[in-house]
Parts: sequence; C-alpha cells; structure tokens
Amino acid sequence: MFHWIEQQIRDAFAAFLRERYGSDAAVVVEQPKQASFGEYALPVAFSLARQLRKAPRAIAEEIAAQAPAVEGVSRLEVAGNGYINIRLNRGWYGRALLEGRAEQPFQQNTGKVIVEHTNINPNKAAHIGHLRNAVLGDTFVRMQRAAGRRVEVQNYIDNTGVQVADVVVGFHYLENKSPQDVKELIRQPKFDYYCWDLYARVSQYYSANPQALEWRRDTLHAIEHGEGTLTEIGHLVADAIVECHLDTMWRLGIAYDVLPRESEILHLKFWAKAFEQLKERGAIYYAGEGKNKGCWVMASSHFREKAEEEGDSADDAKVIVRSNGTVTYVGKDIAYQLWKFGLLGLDFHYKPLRTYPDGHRVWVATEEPCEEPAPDFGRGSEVYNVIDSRQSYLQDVVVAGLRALGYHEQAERSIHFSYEMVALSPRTCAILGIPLSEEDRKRPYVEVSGRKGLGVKADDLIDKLIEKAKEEVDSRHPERPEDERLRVATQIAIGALRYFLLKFTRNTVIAFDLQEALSFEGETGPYVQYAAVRARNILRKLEERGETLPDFAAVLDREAMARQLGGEDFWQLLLAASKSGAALSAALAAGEPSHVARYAFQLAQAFNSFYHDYPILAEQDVEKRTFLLWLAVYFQRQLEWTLEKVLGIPVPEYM
RNA sequence: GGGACCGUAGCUCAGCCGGAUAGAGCAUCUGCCUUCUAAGCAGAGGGUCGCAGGUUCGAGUCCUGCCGGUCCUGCCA
Repeated sequence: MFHWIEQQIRDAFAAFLRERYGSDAAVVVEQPKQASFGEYALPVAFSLARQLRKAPRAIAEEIAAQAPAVEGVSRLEVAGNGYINIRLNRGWYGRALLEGRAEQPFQQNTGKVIVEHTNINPNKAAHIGHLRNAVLGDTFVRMQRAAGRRVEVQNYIDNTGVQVADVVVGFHYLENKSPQDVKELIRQPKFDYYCWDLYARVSQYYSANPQALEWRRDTLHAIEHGEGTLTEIGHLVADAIVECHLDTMWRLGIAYDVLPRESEILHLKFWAKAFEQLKERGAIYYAGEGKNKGCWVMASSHFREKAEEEGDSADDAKVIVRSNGTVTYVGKDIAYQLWKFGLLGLDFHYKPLRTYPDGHRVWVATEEPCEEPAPDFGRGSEVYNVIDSRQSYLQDVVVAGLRALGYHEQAERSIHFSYEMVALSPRTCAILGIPLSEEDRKRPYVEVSGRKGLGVKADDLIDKLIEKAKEEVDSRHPERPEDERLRVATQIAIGALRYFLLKFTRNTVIAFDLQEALSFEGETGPYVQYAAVRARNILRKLEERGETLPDFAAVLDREAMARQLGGEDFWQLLLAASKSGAALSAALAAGEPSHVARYAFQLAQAFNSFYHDYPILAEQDVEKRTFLLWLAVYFQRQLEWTLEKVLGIPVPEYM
C-alpha cells in the first residue's frame, strides 16, 4: 500500500513538473529521516533551483501550492530550506488497509525467469558455503514469485568432472571396492559423509604420490566415454550424492524444478552444436602460435572492456577448446547458457526424479525420452546464475560468448547473481579442531577447504541448531508431546539458519562463527519468528476465552481509524507494517535478499515494542480494543507473508 | 602487471538515485516477569565513516590519488 501511493506520487509529480517547468528528471521520493516530518519527502526543489535560478524554498512553496492531488494524501508542507514533505490521510490509509485495497502493486511479466543455484559437485556432503548459495538462490526465487513472476529453478549437476572422478579413484584404487561394494555403502546412512572423508584422503594421496594423478586421468576418460567399472562407480556415486543433497536442501525447504546434467550436455552433443555456432560466427578462433598454440580461444576484447584500446594481447585470450581437442568448462557453460534461452536448437529429455512431500516434482535430464511428458524447461527470458563471486571471470566469458554470437539481448539478461564466500572465524576453527598457522590466527576469517576435508557440513550444522533449539523448547514447554517439540525446534533451527545466511549483503564475506549462528537473540531468525508467534498467541488467547474476532469493518470506519491513528505510536506501527511491498520491491531492484530480511527484523522490533506497551485483551475501551486487535492481526499477516512466503522461514505454532 | 571487491562504534554488519541529528545486533553497564510467554521491553556509554584532495547549495554515498586487506587473472572444475 505504502509502495503503491509512492508510485502515485512519483507519477503525479513527474507529470506536473514536466508541464509546469519542462523538467524531465525522474522524481525522487524519499522517506524523511524523522517520522515527524511526514511520510514522504520530495527534494525536487533543490534540483530545480539551478535550472530556475531561484531559491529552493521559494520553488518548494510554489510547487506545494499548485501540486496535483493524490488519493490518500492529506497535505504538503515546505520544510527546511526546500523540502516538500507529504502527509497521508491516516483515516483513509487505515481504512484502505483494512479493506485490503491495492495490496499487490506488482506488474505481471509474462516471461519466465530461470534461476540456477546450488550446483554442488556430487562427490561429497554439502557444506556451509553451499548453504549460502542455496538459501540465497531459493530466497531470490521466492521474492520473484511473491512479486508475481514465473520462475524455473535449475540445479546443475556436474556428474562427470574431476571431483567425482577423484572419489571414484578413492573407491577403486585406494579401497579396491567394486560397484557392488559401493552400492552396499550407499544403502548405509550418510554416504555423503563417507565420500567427504574419502575425497580428502584421495587429495592427500595425490600430493604424496603425484604419479597417482594418472588414475584421475584414466577415470575421467572412462566416465566421459561411458563404459566400464569406473564409469559405473562414477554414476553410482554422483546419483547417490545428488539424492543426499536434495535431502539436505529440503530440510531447509529448498526444492528444484529440474536438474540438467553434464553427462547429457556431453552425450546429447550440446557442445558440438555450440562449437559450430561459435566458429561460424567468428566468436572464437584457432590459435596457430603462441602459448595457446593448437587451441580454440576467445579474444579478450570480447570480455574485457579495455582490451580493445590496449590492443588484444593473444596471451589474455581464454582457451575454449584445448589443444587435445577437449572442451573446457566455460565452453560447456556457453552451450548450457544458450540452452537456457532456447537458442541452442537442442533439448534434454527428462524423467521425474522425486516428488517432494508437498507434491512438487523435480525432473532430471536424461539422454533417452521417457514415457511421461515433461514440462517445458528452458526457454527463459531472463537467467540468473547464483554463483560464487570468485567465478566472475568465467561468467564474464560465458556472457561474452552470447554477445559474440550476436545474442545481445540475452547477454544483457544473463545475470551473474554473485555472492562472497563463507569462511570460518578463527574461534570456530579452534572449536572444530582445525589447525591454524600463526598468520591465520590473526586474520578475521579463514577459508575452508573441501580438498582437505575441513569445514562445516550442512547437515551437522542443521543438527546442531535443532539440538540447541530443542533444549530451549523442552525447557519452555515440557508438557507438549515429544514429536511436536521436535517439529517446533526444527522450524526454529531453519529460521535461525536461513536468517543468518540472509542478513548479510551478497558481497560481504561471512566469517562463520558457530556461537553467533547458534544465538537466538537479537537480530536472528527466532527473534522474528517469536514476534509472529506472539501475535498469534493473542488471537489464540482470545479464542480460549470464548470470544471471536470483532467485526473490524463495522467498528473501524474511517473516523474511528482517524481517531485511533491520531497518535504517533499506532500510526508509525501501521506504517511500518504496510511497507512489505515496498521492501520487497526495493530488494528486487537491488537484487538483495538481505533487504527483505532486515525489513522482517524491523517489523518484528516494531511489533515487540507494541506488544510490550499495549496489553490488548485487557483494553476496556471497545473501539480501541477492536483497533488493537486489528493491528495485531494485520501485523501477524504481514510478518507471516514476509517470513513464510518471501524468506522461506516457517512460523512455529508456539515458541 | 591487469581486473573486481572491501575499509563505518570494542566486535559483526546496515546505510536504496548524493539530502535533514550516521543506524542495528553482539559485548559492557542500569532498570522491567502476579499481565496477550522475558527467545522480550526500556535506557546508558561507545564514531576523525582508512588518509588527502576534488565536484556542489549539500558527500559515509560521486571523481582522482595514496595507504591497508581480500579475491580473480589455468590447456583445474
């Protein structure tokens, strides 16, 4: 609602200023620093002062006197040396919210948004860095959907890469295990943990015995060509680990629509098709000499802005096809990106992989068609790749590939949704028994290493959070049944984790601190959940007393609303609660899920303060009590919408 | 060498297109549970927004330079 009026003001003033002063500048609508100044502020007079050679204050007076009327606005005031402050009609506003008018000011966009996230190598358990990726991606998906957009979630599976090969090496060469042995292991719990350790052992073995790298080469070769024992183990491992990852992510409410796989990109000749296009349109060239002799490369001028002025240095070119004829990762990625936009002229076949408990289905890419008709995947109009910022160079090359092929529009709509890594605080390393050097101890954070098997596994962290939450729930509600307490504890753990990973902006390195993550006080998920639970408690208590909710619409007419909202307290509360749409819209524009998380926190703060100051059920005045109840209901709805629908944080039955 | 990002309270971080008195949480200290659950509320202390210039009515925010830190710059993925 707040957002909707802001748009009305912007449009109305833009039209007015164009007509009156011939000014085409976009109208800036701010929120005053001090609430007492009103709800919106326009600094337009300052920018006009120069053009008109008049004092800002005088211009502001002039505009305020002649400005167009906007529904819901009560008056304009000139303040400071030229601000125009705008006040809303409180009775009108409250009534509009009560009637649920214009709650969804979002534009429907017909195109499909593709968001690719998670993308974990299927060779070991997921760790905390992967969680940041998945939670960020999943929340961004929820944000888009909440704004009315159609979204397809992809999780790319690199099942033929080096990382899978290394685990296969471990099973075959180090442990002499047959495919049958591996199958047996897969049936055991925590197969992903087993592989985590095995992978670390293989990496260690390589550094002690470099000649063993030959095993890796052989394994990669075997997997790529698709026959034999090594290949069989590779498929068993990758498929089983993918299932583990899907389980882990589902614990946090994260689901996918389709899993495109590297093996199908190879076997269905996606790369061959892309290679033709790239050669044909001169996007890449064959290096006949120099350090990249014998390779197909992309000139640096395609992906580096300054390269053209400086003159292309052949050394900076990016190798796409190696001199031995094999394609690099980036090359495959270009083919995949083309497919996402429906530009490749090829498609995967699909089969259903699993149905989530909520009935949603995830499909996986296959080489052969299956009987069941699959939904129409790919052909997106906008593509977001949620990938670690360290890979920005490679992402730039992918986009450059599209551009070089002449797909400028799609290149513009290929967005690297980047984020910084999750590192560990030195204190947490100490707790986990990770040895640190003198230097590392002084740093604010230490990077984790999957190769060394160091880091925090996702499932371990979730388990730990549940355990901690369970202790709290047990001590508060010993009378409740065990399974119910466990469910509540799990919801709190999810809230704590998702919020923790979301409260930082994307380009902040998170120095993961166990103690901080396990905290349920202050700016945390449980704090926000608690506010929503408290709101619900009021309504439950009302029911317990045998009362029903009053007829809000009948009691709270515009005059009553105006009376109740006359004081600053209630007005500011209502205002804050009505800004969920504005918060979502700003977060989408900035591509920052953290903005929504912070809004949720502010909302919870406002509600907690309200909850403390005004005992609702004890209120004697009928109109006021009705109003307080309505405000509580409104808050509860806004909190739940923001938490559950947008942030993917469940609201427990009690806390 | 080239590119990207970062530097704001003791610590961890916000700060949207330049705007009015720079904000949270944690930690420290003071109060508040007979009330709709204290995972809470109210309050206090704590700042040269890395440094120096510039742009302008106005700069934490934009530009230039410097200092400090991180990452990327593979025929690894």
